[in-house]
Amino acid sequence: MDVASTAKRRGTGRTERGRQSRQQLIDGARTIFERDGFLRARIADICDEAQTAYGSFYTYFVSKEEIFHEVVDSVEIDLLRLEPFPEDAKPIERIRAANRHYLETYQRNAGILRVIMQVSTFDESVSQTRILRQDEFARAIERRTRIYQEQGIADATLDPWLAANALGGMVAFIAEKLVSGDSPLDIDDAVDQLTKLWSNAIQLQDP
Amino acid sequence: MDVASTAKRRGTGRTERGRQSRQQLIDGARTIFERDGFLRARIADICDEAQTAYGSFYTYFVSKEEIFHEVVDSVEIDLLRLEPFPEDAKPIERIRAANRHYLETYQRNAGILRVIMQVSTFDESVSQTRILRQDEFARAIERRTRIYQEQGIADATLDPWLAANALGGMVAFIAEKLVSGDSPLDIDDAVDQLTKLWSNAIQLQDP
Amino acid sequence: MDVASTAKRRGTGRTERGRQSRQQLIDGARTIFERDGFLRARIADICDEAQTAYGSFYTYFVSKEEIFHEVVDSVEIDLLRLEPFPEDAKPIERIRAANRHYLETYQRNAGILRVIMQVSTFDESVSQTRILRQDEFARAIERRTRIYQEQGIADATLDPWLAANALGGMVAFIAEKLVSGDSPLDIDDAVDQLTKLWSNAIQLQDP
Amino acid sequence: MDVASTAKRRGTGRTERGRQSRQQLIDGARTIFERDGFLRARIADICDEAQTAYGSFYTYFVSKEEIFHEVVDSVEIDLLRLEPFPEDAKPIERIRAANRHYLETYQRNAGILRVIMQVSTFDESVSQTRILRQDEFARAIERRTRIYQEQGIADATLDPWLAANALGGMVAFIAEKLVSGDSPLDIDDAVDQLTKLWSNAIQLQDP
DNA sequence: AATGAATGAGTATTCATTCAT
DNA sequence: AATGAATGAATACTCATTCAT
Repeated sequence: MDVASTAKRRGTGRTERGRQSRQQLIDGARTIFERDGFLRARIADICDEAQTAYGSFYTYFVSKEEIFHEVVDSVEIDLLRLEPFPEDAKPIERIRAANRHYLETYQRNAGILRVIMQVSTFDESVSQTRILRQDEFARAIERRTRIYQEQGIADATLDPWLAANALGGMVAFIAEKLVSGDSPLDIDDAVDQLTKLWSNAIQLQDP
Repeated sequence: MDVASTAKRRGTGRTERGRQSRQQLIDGARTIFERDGFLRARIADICDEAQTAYGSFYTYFVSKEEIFHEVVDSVEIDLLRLEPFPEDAKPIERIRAANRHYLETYQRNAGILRVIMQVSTFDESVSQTRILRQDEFARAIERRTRIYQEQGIADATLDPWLAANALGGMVAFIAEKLVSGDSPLDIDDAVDQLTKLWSNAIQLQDP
Repeated sequence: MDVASTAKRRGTGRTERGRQSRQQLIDGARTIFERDGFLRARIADICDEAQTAYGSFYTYFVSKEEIFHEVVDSVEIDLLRLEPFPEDAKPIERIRAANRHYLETYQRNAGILRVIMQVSTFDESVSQTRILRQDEFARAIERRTRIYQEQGIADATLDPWLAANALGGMVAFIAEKLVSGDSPLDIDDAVDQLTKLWSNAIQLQDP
Repeated sequence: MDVASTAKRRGTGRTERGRQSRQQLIDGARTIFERDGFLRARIADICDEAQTAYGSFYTYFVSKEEIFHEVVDSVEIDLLRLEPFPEDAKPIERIRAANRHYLETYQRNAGILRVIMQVSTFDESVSQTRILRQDEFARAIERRTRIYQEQGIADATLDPWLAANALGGMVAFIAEKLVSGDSPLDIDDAVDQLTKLWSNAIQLQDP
């Protein structure tokens, strides 16, 4: 164990108690971040929420940023669910399922997603991560779109990258609208409509 | 008790010199906000940029928030340009023009738009303004879409509100992609593709 | 006219207009001082009140302190009125008259007196002036008391200085009580009672 | 929404060290307040005096005002000492004792009393507290005076409230004179004279 | 003399991070 | 590992006073 590696080593919870404190802090941080946003969140409040001594925070994390990353990592936000489908599923059903999955996941994680949005406005690395997440969704769409174009069941004149990003952005935008209560439609209708718009947009044919 | 008499006297630009200083400050603030973001922007830097004494800032503005609002107001960001079209213009040309206008305006104001985005993550009033701006775009699309549906040249089964917001969100998303340099397409191709996606999505017929 | 003498020369109102502005500022200052106290009073508010341009203040006064002194000087606060009495007036009537005069004058000038009190807590020169004013009252009492003692109509074992200051302090204290509305007695009864206490205290005999 | 959890965490002296720091700050604040007055006192100076880091101030107090209140509370200024006397003590001895106690206590606490006076000129709550303190003294005198009147050993034509306040004010005034070194008499003579004036004033008879 | 803008020193307050026990 | 106190850099804001027209 060299010096360099110990320099920033923090308790990683090797003991049971340690693991517990660490987890309490992550949970508390998520609560506080969602309540106050990253900027207004104070370490002291996180510790209060976690029922942890003030100083213990730094036993486990080097900074507010670090715990934020941990919180983000701890949240399983998989906005993507195109793949685990049977290969012979009808394309439109895949799209519908993906849309529903996206909207539901977004809704379930709206709190932390907003904080991520906030932090991404001044933290380059979070911004990158956020973009990557959406890109992943877009890339999956892009792959599928190419396949449909090759199969001749989608508009071949569309640029797959742009189509994927545009449609992904469309779904993301509506997801936010639903969460903020600004939508007159409920989630089911939104899924229907998005699916229709989407399949129209790429002129998807029933194979 | 005369409250007004207690109110702080502020330079309102009674003099030419005053108007100038005020404007310099607004311009300087915009520069600094775009360079550092709202959070990292310091009043001192704004004054340096504006070639103004520190104290002069408070001759014109009560706070960093206030000057930010002024900056936002001073920026003419009209993302919308659907209406000034001749009534008999072909629908697809209207859509194309709107898309181009949106992308170009977004690009031209990308710097301040990012700051607005940042501030809207913790300032409710800015958040509202931001949403209103996008809503305005969406409502215009919604109106148009209804007309097309009534004319029988657009898919009547689409919900106009959702279609408008979804398509508006799609354009907004691509606008951001273009600005951040993540797009393999240039703005002209993006306009083309978005227009195609859009007209496909609502199944727009050439009348 | 040498440099030294012009260094701090300020407009003294040699023209009619100048005299007027100067007077407006003094009047405005008194109003603002009485309303807000010296500490919270702002030059800007004084100028507003005086209907005078902001910068004009320094045409006439070098500082907030200076105008305060002018205000104090402009107010005729003569808490003393023992002398102008006919030499053969009955002693108790002199005391009664002095008490009444003190209470009435105090009441009439309560506003500025409070400000003077405030300033005297951090400005030595004002403190001195304030003390001098009360001392003047006390010295007059002291003189009278000595006379009464020499005439054999007052307790000769009393120290005239202490008696004078104690009785003067007594009147001053009640004056403040009357002004602040904490007294159950009205001014007439207060005069009566103070006069009685006073003449009792020095065991004044009707000559 | 749990407001308490958002409240700033403050050192409440859970540790011995904490208690100590807090006390050092209060002591240091008193020293600085007495030296510079409330207005000129700077937090930094208080911390220097208390041998404490700048930030530690805010571990214990929210503001300069708050620590001032603490300082005032921590000072045991009991200007009153009429009651603990044996019920059969001679009235004049009670008065003498009270006078002596007042003058001595005032002298001992002259420094902070001046600061209290200063703050009371712009802080209503301190002003109230200050008045209450003097009122307590006056009310005690008032009670006693009534008793003497009922016993027929004091002038029955005096208003007890006014007499009490007038005599209390008299003592307070002399106390200040003694402290400021403006008195030609020493404290013992002052006590004698005040006692004589007082008993004369209410025409106290030896029972 | 009038006007109103320019100047900048002075300070309270926050809170992430470090440290001693 | 836990605890809670100590630390101090960073900065917005006030307003008396000066200055240019």
